[in-house]
Amino acid sequence: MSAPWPRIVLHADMDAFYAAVEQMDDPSLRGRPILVGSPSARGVVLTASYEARPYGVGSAMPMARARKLCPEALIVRPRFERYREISASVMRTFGDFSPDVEAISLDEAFLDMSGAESIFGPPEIMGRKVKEAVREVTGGLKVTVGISGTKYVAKVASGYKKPDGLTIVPQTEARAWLAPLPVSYLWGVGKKTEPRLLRLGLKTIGDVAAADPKWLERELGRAGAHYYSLSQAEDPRSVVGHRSSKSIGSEVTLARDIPIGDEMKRHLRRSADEIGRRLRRKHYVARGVRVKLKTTDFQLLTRQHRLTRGTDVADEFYRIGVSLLSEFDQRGPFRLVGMAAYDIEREQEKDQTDLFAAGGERRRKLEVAMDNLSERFGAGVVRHASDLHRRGHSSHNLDFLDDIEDDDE
DNA sequence: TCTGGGGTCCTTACCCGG
DNA sequence: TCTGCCGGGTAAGGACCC
Repeated sequence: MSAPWPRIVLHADMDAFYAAVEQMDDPSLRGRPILVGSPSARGVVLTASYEARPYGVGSAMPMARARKLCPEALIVRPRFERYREISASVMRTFGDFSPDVEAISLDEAFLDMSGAESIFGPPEIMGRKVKEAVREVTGGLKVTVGISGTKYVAKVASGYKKPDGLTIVPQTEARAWLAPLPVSYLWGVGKKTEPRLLRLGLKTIGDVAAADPKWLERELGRAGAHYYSLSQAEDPRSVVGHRSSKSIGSEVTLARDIPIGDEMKRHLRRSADEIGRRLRRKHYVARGVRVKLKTTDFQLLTRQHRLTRGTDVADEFYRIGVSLLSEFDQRGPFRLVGMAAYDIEREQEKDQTDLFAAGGERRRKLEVAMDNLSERFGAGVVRHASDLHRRGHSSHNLDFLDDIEDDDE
């Protein structure tokens, strides 16, 4: 009955994922409005349960406002470890349906289902089977699925009918299906670009599809050409299995704004340690360090420095971070301080003896040892020992740590 | 209402060497 | 030697996404 499907792309999106996990793990939260996020003054809502959404609360809303809109909501701190664990089992389940699974985030993925009709049946049946499998493996979590011939349309389709939905848009109908939707549904159009499009007289995706592509490109640059292809339901991007990350960062919004100084350096130290640990765990090295500060009026300022060789040593990130602080024109106060390692690549083979300079190699071993110890005894104890060591207060030195092998794999 | 933390990608400016 | 131009690499910022 249905037209042939040269490509089948399935987009799966877990419904109110963090909130749903909390409600599953704690029965007393079921059926109640809950907000997952930090209760601190400057926190935002990560996920609102469906019971809370009629009050007008949603993701990215400041927690203070959400509490006013929905005072009876319970606020639950996020437990990312738990979300990661469930996400991993959901992704493994997706892997039973397709060899090409592209995880977009903890709660979203694309599956390339092209040619799988003979195994799972037509798209609609595929969708039902995926939903059923997710419910089974998670113990009841619901997922919304969109299926079409391109990533873009599959993604829009999954957003069409939200909790527990299944929307199928055959490629031949995709253009007409997109046409009445507002331009904000175009991928890459946010709160800055939408008003620009409206000023150009473009309200719906159909308006973009009917416009002259040359004119769009003149008005909007390369993005114009991009929006035009999306409006035609054309999207050549394929589902790619394993994407390696290009940067790893760590940042905090402070409870109280601070100027550049010792307190800020302590935050940089924490970020540097965190980044180093994550790089080492993944066997990555970084070739650049970036420091990020946000002013009280939300201006984001960055300073970066490129390294001559890749490293995963937190101490080096910290030293460079501190020296970058002196390159900011403003002295503060700032509401956010963060650091990122960029130009990340897989660590080269260990036989390159000069990969780490003499002092650096010892330092690196020490940090790897700290990683192992904190896994065994908890991060707090080890951080204290590491601080003492750094300040030279340690009664006997920590050379024994050199003997601990880097055996994490 | 008062705006997180993790990222990606793109644009623009600038420097430098040829 | 000076100047213009070009292209590559890097830095900074901005928009966007989940």
